[in-house]
Amino acid sequence: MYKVLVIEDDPDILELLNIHLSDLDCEVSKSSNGRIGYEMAQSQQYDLIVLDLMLPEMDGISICQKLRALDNFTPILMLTAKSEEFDKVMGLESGADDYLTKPFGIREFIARVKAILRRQQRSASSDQGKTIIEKGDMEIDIDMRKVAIDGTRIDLTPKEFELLVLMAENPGKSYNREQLLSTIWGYEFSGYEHTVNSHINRLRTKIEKDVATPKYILTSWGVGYRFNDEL
Amino acid sequence: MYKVLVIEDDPDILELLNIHLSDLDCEVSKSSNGRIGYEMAQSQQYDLIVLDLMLPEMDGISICQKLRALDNFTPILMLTAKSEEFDKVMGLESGADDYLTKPFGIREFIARVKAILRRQQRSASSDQGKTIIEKGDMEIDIDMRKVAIDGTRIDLTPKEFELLVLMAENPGKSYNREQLLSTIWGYEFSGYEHTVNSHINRLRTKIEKDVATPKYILTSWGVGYRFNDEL
DNA sequence: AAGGTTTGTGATTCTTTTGTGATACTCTCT
DNA sequence: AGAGAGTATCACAAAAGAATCACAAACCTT
Repeated sequence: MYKVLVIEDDPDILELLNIHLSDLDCEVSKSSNGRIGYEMAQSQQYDLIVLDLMLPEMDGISICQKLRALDNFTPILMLTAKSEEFDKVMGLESGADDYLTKPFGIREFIARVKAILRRQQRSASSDQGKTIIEKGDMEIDIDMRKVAIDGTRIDLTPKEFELLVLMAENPGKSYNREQLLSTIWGYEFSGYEHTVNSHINRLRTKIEKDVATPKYILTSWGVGYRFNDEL
Repeated sequence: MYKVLVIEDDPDILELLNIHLSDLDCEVSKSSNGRIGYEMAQSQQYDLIVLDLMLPEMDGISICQKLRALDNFTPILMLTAKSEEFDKVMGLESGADDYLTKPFGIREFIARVKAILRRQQRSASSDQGKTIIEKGDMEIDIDMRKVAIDGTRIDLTPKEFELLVLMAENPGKSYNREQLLSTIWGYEFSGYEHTVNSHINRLRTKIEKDVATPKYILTSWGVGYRFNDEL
């Protein structure tokens, strides 16, 4: 059970992150105020701090720098808005371990969090940081962003890859189009659900031998799609 | 005992939600006027606010925004009519936690409410939302939308799945056709009751070994159907 | 800025689901 | 056993949902 501190002033995003961190089996502490968040970070040992750049009373960079100055090396994931002209150098110099530009897809966020926590290598329990998924004759290397069937490599576009990984990580679970959109495209996406159809279609033409009778990505009629769990 | 505030101007829907929220062990407060509802929301701490979009005197979005502006983070479930051109972004930005498009099935409504309340509760108690139902050799995973008998997966259509889950959640309880229709099809459905027969029939052919002597879905003669509670 | 790739969406076709009429079957009661 | 009400079953047309395709806009790289 990891302890995560989220400092973010947008209540919607705060709640969104809370939900998904909880799903990752994290104990989540929240603050929507920079100064208070900073004090929380000091008073307790967390495994990860998710930090928004723009915050009331005390900004993310300052919090980052101050913590580091006090020899607090808790991993920090920085969130920045595109408009905020945040660059990697600034982030690294302030002491953040990673950063994400808003708006981000939730899967992306989850991936970063997992990566950071894995990097911590707190070898307590059986770490689920498995970066390679094998299903039937398909092999997915998440870190390398590589997919192979029967050993031959398949080139996927980013969205196709994300779709495949998300579903392959939970074989048998049916995802509806809304879930897929909000997880992969991001909470801000406001397009048509049938966009998903097209992507699934393109993904299938690449990975399925016979697109009409798919082996990996199955259709849950009236619901959405799922990865075949009987492989 | 959760406290729920429902702000909805259609008296029929208000009553319907009242009934089902009461079933969920909720103490329900009601208002059919936006401004009054807003004042109620302010004056007392609720666990959930169910909020219609179109309301007299003050619309749902405004209520949502004002509450959030006042640091009131009570979970809000927004109800919208299909015609009202409500999109996800607007809902999330106004501060709602979830939303439902009218007309909705009651089961859908109940599911959302449960999800929101569970989310609230997750940190406190260890109530792992039991999403799996096991009855005899049948296993239903509601979250995954998966039904299996003796380990083999059975593909059900949406209506079939809903029927099965509803009844399996209350084994032994007899549901009449009207209840099934209004719960699953929604309050606006105006068809024949014998539609249910067909669906039960199709469901049975999929899950029963011998349709003539059903093991899971039993007929309550003169009443309706029930899930076998002797498994 | 050019050239290629990825992506979202409209339009069309195709498939599954669903509601209903018709008909056969069961149960209950007399 | 027969009548009558309640169920089961089946076929089929309509509705809903998916697959497919083409194309233009957005997005990279160079």
